[in-house]
Amino acid sequence: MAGGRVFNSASSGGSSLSVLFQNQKASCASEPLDSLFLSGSSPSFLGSRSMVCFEDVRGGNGSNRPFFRSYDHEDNGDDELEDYFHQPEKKRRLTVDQVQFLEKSFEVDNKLEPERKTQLAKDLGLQPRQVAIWFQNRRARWKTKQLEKDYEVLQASYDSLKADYDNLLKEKNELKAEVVLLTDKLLLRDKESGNFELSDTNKSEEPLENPVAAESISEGEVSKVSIVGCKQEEISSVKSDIFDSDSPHYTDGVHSSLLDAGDSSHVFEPEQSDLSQDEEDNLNNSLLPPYIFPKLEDVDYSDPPENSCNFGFPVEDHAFWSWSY
DNA sequence: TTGTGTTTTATTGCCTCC
DNA sequence: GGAGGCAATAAAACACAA
Repeated sequence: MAGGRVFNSASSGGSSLSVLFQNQKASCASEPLDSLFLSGSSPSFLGSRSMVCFEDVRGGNGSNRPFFRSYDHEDNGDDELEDYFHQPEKKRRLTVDQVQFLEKSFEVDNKLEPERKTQLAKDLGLQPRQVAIWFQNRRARWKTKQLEKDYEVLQASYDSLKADYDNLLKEKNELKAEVVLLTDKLLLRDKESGNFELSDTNKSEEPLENPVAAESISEGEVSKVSIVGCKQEEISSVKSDIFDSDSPHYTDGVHSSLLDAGDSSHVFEPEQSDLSQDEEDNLNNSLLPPYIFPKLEDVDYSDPPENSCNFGFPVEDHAFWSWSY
């Protein structure tokens, strides 16, 4: 017995035999649900108490099986019948109509006030306790369904995020490979031009070369190209973009696919770099010719020039967005 | 018919609220 | 302290394949 709760389930089936047989045929027939639900004053289930009804619970046609499985032969003796009703109450299912009635009531409100419980019990011919239990179990089923729905939504969201993440990871690896390729080309070109070692003092006087522009032409044409478009800070920004290529502002033709990789609104945890920050700095400082990349403090970002290669964003902004590689 | 898995009805114990 | 809600669980009822 639940703490303090008083419920005698057997009492609900404590009807006399005469009542049982009176109700057996007359009250177990189905009636249109809507009329039952709307009538209110008509206790349509009154007398069809599930505890005492022998009607078949499936469809109410009574042709398949009796309500009480253990009492399905009319030729049982009186002793056997008496024995049955001295046994504790067995579980029995509500009729289809009763369940539909309860379902409609549940749709209106899944909580059960005492008055409504009493009225429902009266209308359905059930014990108020049975109505309360039905609502309780129904709420539990509803909650389970809701959890399943929530899980499906979360699963779909996770799958989408995972796909985005995988795409970005792939993009990142491609960009890393591209960076290596470009630096190799720069080194090679510097060796060929005998320009490998240049001091900081003459870097502003030397002709500047844009590695990205150089990449856009064939290998054989590199020596013929005179690059005049970009100032030092522009090249610096190119460098910055190469190493911070996940910047949301990065829109050149090569990397624009970053912006196409699914919903960019998703936020990812920055992945741990394969290299430490020191290693990355060393890589930047050792592999790339120093004259191409001036110190940040030497660059004026206050008024970016038209057609600037830094896309109008100072390098510091890129640092905000950058992931470590 | 029987074994097995699922659904439904009901109980129990704990918790919160008034 | 009683009423009622909820989670966990038992057990009957049911569905279905072999």
